[in-house]
Parts: sequence; structure tokens; C-alpha cells
Amino acid sequence: MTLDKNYDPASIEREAQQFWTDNKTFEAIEDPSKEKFYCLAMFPYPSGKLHMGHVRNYTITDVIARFQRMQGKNVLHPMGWDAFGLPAENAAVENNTAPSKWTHDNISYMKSQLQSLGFGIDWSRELATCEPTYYKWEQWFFTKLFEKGLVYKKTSAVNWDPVDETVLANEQVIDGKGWRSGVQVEIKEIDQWFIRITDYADQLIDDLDGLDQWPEQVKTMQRNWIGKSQGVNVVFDLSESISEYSHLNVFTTRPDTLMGVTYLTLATQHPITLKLAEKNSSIAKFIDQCQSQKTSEADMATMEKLGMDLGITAVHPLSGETVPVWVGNYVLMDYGSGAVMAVPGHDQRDYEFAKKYVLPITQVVLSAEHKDTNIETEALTEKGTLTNSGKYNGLDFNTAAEKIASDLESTQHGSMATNYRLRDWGVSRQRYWGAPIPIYNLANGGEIAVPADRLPVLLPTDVSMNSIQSPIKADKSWCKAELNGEPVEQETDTFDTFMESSWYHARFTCPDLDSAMLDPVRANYWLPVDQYVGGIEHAILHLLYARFFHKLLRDEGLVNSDEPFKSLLCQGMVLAESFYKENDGRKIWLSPDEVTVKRDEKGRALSALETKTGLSVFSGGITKMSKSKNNGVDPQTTIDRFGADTVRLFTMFAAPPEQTLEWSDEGVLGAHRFLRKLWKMVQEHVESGQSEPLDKDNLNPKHKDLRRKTHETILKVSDDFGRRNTFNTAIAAVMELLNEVAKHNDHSEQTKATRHEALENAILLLSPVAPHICHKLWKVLGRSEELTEAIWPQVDDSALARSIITIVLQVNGKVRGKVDVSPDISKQELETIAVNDSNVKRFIAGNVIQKIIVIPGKLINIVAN
RNA sequence: GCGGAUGUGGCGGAAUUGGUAGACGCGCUAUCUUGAGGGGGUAGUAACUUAGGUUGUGGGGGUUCAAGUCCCCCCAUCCGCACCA
Repeated sequence: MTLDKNYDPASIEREAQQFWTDNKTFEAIEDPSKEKFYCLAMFPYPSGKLHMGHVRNYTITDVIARFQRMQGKNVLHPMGWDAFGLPAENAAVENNTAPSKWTHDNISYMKSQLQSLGFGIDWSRELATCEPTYYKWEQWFFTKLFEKGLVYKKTSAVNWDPVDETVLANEQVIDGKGWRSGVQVEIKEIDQWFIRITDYADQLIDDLDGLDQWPEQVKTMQRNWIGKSQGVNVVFDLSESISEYSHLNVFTTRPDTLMGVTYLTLATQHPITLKLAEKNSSIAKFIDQCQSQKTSEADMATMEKLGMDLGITAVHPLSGETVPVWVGNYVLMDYGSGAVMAVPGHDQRDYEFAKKYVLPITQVVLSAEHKDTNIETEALTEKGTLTNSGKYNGLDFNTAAEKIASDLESTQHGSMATNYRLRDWGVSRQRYWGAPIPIYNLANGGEIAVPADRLPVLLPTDVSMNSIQSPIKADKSWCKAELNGEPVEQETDTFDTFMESSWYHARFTCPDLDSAMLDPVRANYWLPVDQYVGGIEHAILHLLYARFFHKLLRDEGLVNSDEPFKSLLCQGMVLAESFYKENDGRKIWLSPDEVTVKRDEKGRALSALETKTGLSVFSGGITKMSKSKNNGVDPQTTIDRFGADTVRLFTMFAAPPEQTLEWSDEGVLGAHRFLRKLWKMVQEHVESGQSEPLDKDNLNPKHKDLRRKTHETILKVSDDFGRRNTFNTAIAAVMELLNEVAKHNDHSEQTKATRHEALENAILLLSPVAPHICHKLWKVLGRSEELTEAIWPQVDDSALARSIITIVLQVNGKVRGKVDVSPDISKQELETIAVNDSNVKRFIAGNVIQKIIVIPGKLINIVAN
């Protein structure tokens, strides 16, 4: 085979991709005789075109998938489309097209981009969640959950735009105002469907312990999110009943502070608050004021705490004293019972509230460690011994909590309880572009699941979105249906799109199945996913819902595993430099390729100028690639210019996968230069002619050095790919190997033989990252079998042996010399050499040697003073 | 506010188990090469220095023969907070 002089990625990549397609190289077939490996990337939302985050994500899974394939595994690496969602509706309104058409156009373009990157994807399993063949089974599954009592309807708060008369997503609320209308958003309570994820809270926490290949921080975030806490439910009787309400329930994790309760606070939506508001206009006005705040927890936590005395009192269950009852804007109706007991002496939020509204503060805990805490200026939140608590004085936290809980229990005023921060999963969305919720609303007010033989409840796709309202809500006839001769109404809300992304990992195992949601045989062959890769921004919600859904699938008998994802890798964001100029105080963001950076003679950045005008611009820092900062780099431009292999190589080399990745045009050029160097090196090697076979036992020291480097590199890259997922250091190791090969450029037979071994292995090691160039060079080196069928190289341990090692000599922890010795030198010999080293002697002169520490094979430290 | 992470040369990063800080790459400097390419090769590149060394991994303390790595406090930046996906 002859070789082109110049590395031409376009033709090489076209050829390799054609070969993989023609040979169906990456189509996965279930084969129980082979060990399987299921490698999954979080599937993309078809937003229009691929961004660098996608490129990074799918390059990572492709490298892992190709590596595992070379380990002899039966690899499944599928791809699909998270195709329902809000942006399609926004685009539809803007361009007056149907969300379906917009979505399908995007899918077809983005698919061609993924193919041009040479990802080894099994396209025969492609799926899009907006297809009825997919969401039919999601609807079917929901009706199963409905029958099991795992779903229910209740009222819940949404952001309501009173002008557009529509529900807004949190991101559509900007500074408390609707993004389109610009008017103040209101909180509105509407009926919505919920799935009982809280029934699975304990499993979701406990099973985290078995996920030993998940990042610790993700597991911690999930544990904190579920927020299991032990405490006590306390009943406060009302001094006088309000309508049918005679008492209040509160949950506390600090029953030891119960004697320090000086008031209670209710949520604005608490039934008692609402009842009182009917007859008290100032309470009603207060509730009304609180309606114009955002529902997000972050806003709840940071907003000003407001409250109002409701004018009623409750009876303290232990002391019998009366305590006032307030309403507060910071109490969540969705969490716990919608009422909290306030202990301002020992809770910072209660403390600030009490100071603001001049409510009494009582200290009931003394801390041994914080004796100096002054209750006049701040709350004492540490646990300690009780004081001002009558018969509980002097008890520690545990004893006091137990005693108080049992005293409450004996008078039916409380009991031990477990509480979760996790709330049930609200799956109703008042939008069009989603899977219709398969429920019939009955004339008498009840609900019934749509019968299985009527599924799927089809979402009409031939619609025009000239108004903001959902077409299936606007069309008053769409919801009309009949069941057993009675008129019923089809639910017009659609599912949260997290529903689709919660089970696609399972559907990929049998996407063509039209008779059932899953084929348990195929599903259980592939599941659980061996390696899941996606952004850290999904660490909580998506991953928690998918874990939950997998347990629901298990309980329906569809899969037999407890967890969907055995190993998880969260990749970091892709960043780029940003620049802006100011115009009348407004920032105008410039694309980085419109800017020239001036540097000094050491390469330090001095200033940035707009290339076109020569005017100086400001740096906006290195931030996430985004439209708003105009600093996005289109992957296509780089692929067209340098080829897919260069983009893949740079993406994997510039940073380890979990860290942020800074885009750098110079860095991309460096990656391209490396591939060109590899190309040239193989060419020159092949031109030097065929060599004699490698004669391992008759190598000179120089040849041995190259062989050692080759096998050290195999060892390192195998560990980096297989265990550490540090692709950057693996690539660096191959670069080092090639730097070494460049020094072995003579034409002696054994040089050629060891160089051939080095180059062949370099191509194998690099092939998961840069598969196209390796596909070609593998043949150039004369190999007849296909690279995709090649087996990962094995380390020859005999090649790793060293005859000399370098030991570092330290005096008092500082390096004072180095010495080359035999690897099997004794401790005594080494000590003798060290203390006699001239430079070491200089630093121990006049001091007494206290001790000598020897770390075999590494260093010797002489402690002297 | 709460929860989670990150911080190392001019820049991206390496140092895997507490054991030589700065691998590999970018940039820069010098130099060689008629070199058609977003060229190639070689050497140098943490700072300071009286050229012996000294200092140095966001800041401040601590443990240790030895700390980028372990512990405590602080600062800055980023991610998530339940209707963006």
C-alpha cells in the first residue's frame, strides 16, 4: 500500500465512515455467549445543531465503547433524541411552523453531524421520544402506575402569566415577570398529576451505597436532595377550634428545643390560614402579596422573610402555655405539614424573624463548646445540654429527645417520625409538545386510565402554533371521547419531559418492539448500563428520576436489576474566552474570532482589540459557551477545517473529562500537528523498508529503551482508558512514545523492528480517540485484519525490566542529589552511598544524623540537626 | 440561603497510595531548513538569585522525617435547587 504524502483528513474520514456503515460494524446483536458492555451517553435535545458539549459527551462514550470492543466485549452504543420540550414550541411560535417539523429537521441535521464525527453508534436502534411508538409505552406504564395507586392528583402551584394566560417555566420568569408579556407573574394553584417517588425514598437512598462506580459527590447530592431526617411530629392543640380544625401538626428534628418554642408559623396556603383569611381582610391581603413571588427554593431562601400574627393561639403540649400562631411567606406548603414550630433561640432563621417582629426568644440549650455565644446577638444552633426546660434540665440531646418524644406520645401529642425533603414528582405540564397524559376525566369528577387498547393517545402533529396556547387545549373538540357510552374528557396536560428520559436507557435494548414496552430477555441481557456519561447539571433530577423509574420497571417485572447505571461519569462544561465592547453602557459581545489579543515577549496577554476596527475591547472572562456571550465555537467549522479526528483528539486531550474544558484554537492546531506527525512518521517508517522480525533477546540498550517505553505506554494507556477515564494523560503518554520513536530513526534492522512494534501499538492505543487516521495507518503498516476487529495490546512484562534506577537523595526533606543504582540494591548499601555523597555531606556537616528514611525504589531522606 | 465541586508556570493541564512539583501540549525566545504548508528540525522556557542556593501549588494556621495531596479557618469562581434540558 502506498501512502499519500499529505495527511488529508477529509478523504480518510469519508473512507473509514463508509467502511463502518457498509459493514454494519457497530450494530449490536444480543449474544449470551459474549460479555456485554452497554455504553450510554445522555441523549441530546434536538435544538438545531450540535454544540461542543455534545461533541465532548459523545467522544467520551465513543472512546470507551471502542476501547471495550477491543477488550473483546459485545458493545452496545446507541443514540436517540430527547425530542419533546419547550424550545420546539418557542421556535414554532417564532417561525409559525409545527414543533414536529422543526424537531424532525433538527434531528436529521444533527444526525448527519454525529455521523461526520465518526462515532461508532448503532444507528439501527435510533429512537425519538416524540414518536408514538415510544410514548405509547410511557402512557401504558403510567396507566399501570395509576392502577397500582402510585399516581394521584392534587393541587399544586405554578407560575401564571395573567396576560398570556399561560403557565410559565421557571426560566421563563425573569425578575418575577413573564418573559414575553413583561407583567408580574402570579402563583396559581391548579390540579396536577403526581407520582409517588416518596414511596421509594428509602430505596433511592439505600441503593446509593451499592453504586461504587458513581462519583461520591453525586451520591452525596442525591442523599441531601432526598433529605431523610429523623425527628418528632408534635401536635399543638388550638386554643379554640377554627372551623373543623382543632390542632396543628409540626415536624421537628430538634425535639430537645421544644421548650424553647415561642410561636408557630403556617404557610400562606395552609387550610387554617385560608380559613381565617375568609373573615379577615388583612390576612387575605398578606396572602395576596405573597402570591407574587417565585416558587423556586432558591428564591424562597433568599427573599425577605415576611410574616403576620394570625391572632390565634395554640397550647404548648408540654408546658400548657399558649403560643401565638403566625403566617409566614417562607413556610412551604409542599414540605412537611405546612406548619413549623419556631425556636428563635436555636434556629437562625427563626431568630431573625423573631428579632424583626419582636417576638420572645428563650434559650433552652447550653453549649459546652460555645459558652460565649450570646443569645442577644445570634441563635445557638449547636446541640448541648438543656436549660430553662423544667424537668428536662441537664439532659443531653439524645436523652432529652427520647424523653420528650415519649412524654408527647403518652398524651397523644406526638411521636417519633421520619421526614423527607424529597417531594412527589409532579408530571403534569400545561404544554402541547409532550406526551398526552392517558387519563379520562369523568363527568362526575373522577378519573380513569385510558384503556390499553386505546393507546397511544396520539398527539396531533399537524398543528399551527400562532398563539401561545397549547393546540390540544385550544381545540375544544380534541378532548372529547366516549367510554361505555358515557361522554368523557381526555386530559389535555402532557408529561414532564423527564418522563421520557427516565426509561430510554431501557428502550434502547429493544427499540423495535411493538407488542410491549420492553422485552425482558433483551433488556436483561444489556441492562444495567455499564457506563453512563453526561453533564453534571443532571446530577440530581434526571438521574434520580431515571433511578426511580428503573425500580418501577423492576416492580412491573420488566427488568431484573435494581439500578439502571452501574458506572457514572459526569463531564464538565465546555468554556471559551469572551469579549465585549460597551455601547451606551450596554455590553455588545464579540465572537472570539473578531478579536486579536496582544501579547508581550513572554506570551502574556496584554490587551484585546477588535480586529476590524483596532479598538480595544474588554475581556468577559472564560465562560460557558453560550449564545448570550457570543463565544460559542461551531463544531462543524472545526471539523471542516481539520477533520473529526483532530476535534476528537483535542477534546479528549485538553482536560480530564470531569473538568471544564477550555476551547483553544491554538490547542486544536496542536492536536492536528500531532496527527500530521504520526502520519509522517508511519510513512517514513514504511519507506525505510521491511525489517527482520523482532529479536527480543538480542537488543542493544537503545532498542531496549524503546521497547520499554512501548510497553510502559501500553500499561499506562490501558489503565487510563479502562480504570481511570483520564483520556488526557493517555494521549500524553502516546505523544511521549512518539517523541521517543522520533529519536530512533536509523535504518538498522532491530531499530526498524522495535520502531515497528512501537508504531503498531501507538495506532492501537490511539484508535479509540482518532479512529479514522488509525483505520488508514493500520493498513499502511501492512495489517490485513480490520482495526475494529483488533484486540487491545498486551504488556510484555519482560520489556519493562530496568537495569538501573534513579534514587533521590534528601537531607531534611530537601533534594540534595540523585544517584543511579541497581534496582536490587540493599538498604544498607544505599544508606552508605547516600551519606558519602559529596553534596549530601555538605548539608549534614556539623549536624548529627537522627534517622534515615528509605523509600525503596524512590528516595532516601537523611534527618540531621 | 442551602447542597456539591474547583483553584498548580504566560496558558490548558500532569503528579494514581503522603515521597524528585510542573509530564504532555499551547504560547514565547534563539537557531537551522526554498519549506507551497494553517511548514519541519534542534535547544531553551516557574520566580528570585550574591549562581552557593532560596522561594513556590488561591490566602492563613496545623500534623509529619516529608504536604499540591491529610486536618482546621478564610477567600474567589462554577454547578444544582424540583416547569430549560
